[in-house]
Amino acid sequence: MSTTRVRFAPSPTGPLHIGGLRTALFNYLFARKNNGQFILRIEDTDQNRTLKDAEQYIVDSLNWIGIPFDEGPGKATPFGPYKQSERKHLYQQHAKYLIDNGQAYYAFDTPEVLHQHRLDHEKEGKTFIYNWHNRDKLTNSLSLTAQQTAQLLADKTPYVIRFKTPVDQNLILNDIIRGSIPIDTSLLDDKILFKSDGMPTYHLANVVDDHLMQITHVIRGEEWLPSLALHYLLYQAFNWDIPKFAHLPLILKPTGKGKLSKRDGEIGGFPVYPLSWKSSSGFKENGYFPESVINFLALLGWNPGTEQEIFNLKELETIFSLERVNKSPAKFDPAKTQWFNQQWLQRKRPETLFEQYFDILKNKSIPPPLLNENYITAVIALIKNRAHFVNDFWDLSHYFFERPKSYNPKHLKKHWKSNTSEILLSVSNALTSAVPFESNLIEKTVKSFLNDEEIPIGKAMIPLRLSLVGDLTGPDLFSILEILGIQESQARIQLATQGVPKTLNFES
RNA sequence: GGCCCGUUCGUCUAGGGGUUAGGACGCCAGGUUUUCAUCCUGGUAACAGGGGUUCGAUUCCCCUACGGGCUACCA
Repeated sequence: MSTTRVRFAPSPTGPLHIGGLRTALFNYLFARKNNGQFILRIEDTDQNRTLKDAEQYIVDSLNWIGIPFDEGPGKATPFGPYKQSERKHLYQQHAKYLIDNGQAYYAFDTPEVLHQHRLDHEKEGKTFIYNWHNRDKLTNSLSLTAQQTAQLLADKTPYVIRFKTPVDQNLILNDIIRGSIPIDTSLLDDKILFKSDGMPTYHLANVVDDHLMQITHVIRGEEWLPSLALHYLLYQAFNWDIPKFAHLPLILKPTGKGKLSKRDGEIGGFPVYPLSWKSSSGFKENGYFPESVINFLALLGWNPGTEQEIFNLKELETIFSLERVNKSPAKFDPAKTQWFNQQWLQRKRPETLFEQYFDILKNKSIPPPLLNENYITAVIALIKNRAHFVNDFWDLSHYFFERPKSYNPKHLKKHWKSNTSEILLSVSNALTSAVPFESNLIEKTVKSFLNDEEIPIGKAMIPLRLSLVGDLTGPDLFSILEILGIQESQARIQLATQGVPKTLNFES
């Protein structure tokens, strides 16, 4: 039995988007599940659309989510090179082979002439198809004499090579996800295999490379389903074994119609690329963990058949199967994607999140003594479970790094009475006897003090939170006191008792 | 227009000839909490329509509708 070999074959015409990344992931998972190889092949046969930075972007993206390829550009492995632009001679040979066998032909029709044919047909509500029914009437090596063709070739007339699609063949295509699909080849057109610029089209390059690289399973997007028949025919023409095919369902816009696009992300305020690309920030920059991206990508069009939803890569590598991939397209759901990140955030230890938060904090003006690992880690431990992203940390914990700039006026008005300052100062004083200054002891101390003084707990705790945080939000107040420390806590109480009564205009 | 693929709660989906059609996200309510959030509990909500086949169809078949893809010297 031959080794499973799959490939991810993007064209470097722009950044990878969610759909492409998922195709890569499914290929990777399938390879790992079957102890096979995962190959990256760069399909840069369109010279006009190839972007210089895109190839690196693709590699960087795969690295970021952590799905390394076994073979690909830059790796000294036996089936290279892995960039199609470096394999031109191979496609030439194979195109030549098809011509010599009468399964392909030279065509000299100019793009302008073809375009005019299309226009004419469109006017009548028809579609122009270049195939058996009209190829005799067009300008190609089947309609011309051998001498005419030779002359045109000798004159360096631009030409393309077209596949001579057979008539009246009933093909049964097979797809792992969709089952069998019957096709009548008479409906197909004579696709261009080789362009006049000396480059192959996708169809030729793809089939040749998949064969030469001994690909056993072609896992790609559903947009390729219509060309599957051509690819079958090509394999037959070369007399090659046909690999297994699996066409993945498309990923659609969250709302409305059509495929997910960059624009949707801009409108909806969510990323569609793994990493930033020009002005668009990616999942990474938006604070997503690679784990969450892998997790939500895996569940977009696939499910394990159980009710488990949280998976890491290793687990996916053991349970993934193409048979459980859905047929129908899926809308991308930004809200659920955020939920996945929240789930993964909760599974991480504060220590491992320190660095990321530190990167955010060092760009703010924070007193240097507070920028230490123990302090920051303690803060993270306290506020982590209220966050979806590391990027949420600042909003949830800024008061650990700066004194309140203001006190929420709505809550102030309701909760700050004329005797509040007095209560707070007495509490502040009571704090001194909490040694060590640790949350459990602080709680005990404060509560017994309030109890002794017969002060209702809310009368003290709510204004206390206001003085320390500036608002009525945040985690357990005694834990906040502990982290802030007694000096800072008392200082903030002092400030509040001085500042707040003035703004509220108490008579006392 | 032609060809192809698809259609279960708003979304992602499980299921599959006889089920109270299950889960998750979101949303709503209650509980916990000195606050907010987390968390817990509960609730809302679906088999596109019409014909068959069948004792019985959401499940199988056909048609229609709708959605999507392809229809380039793009991939």
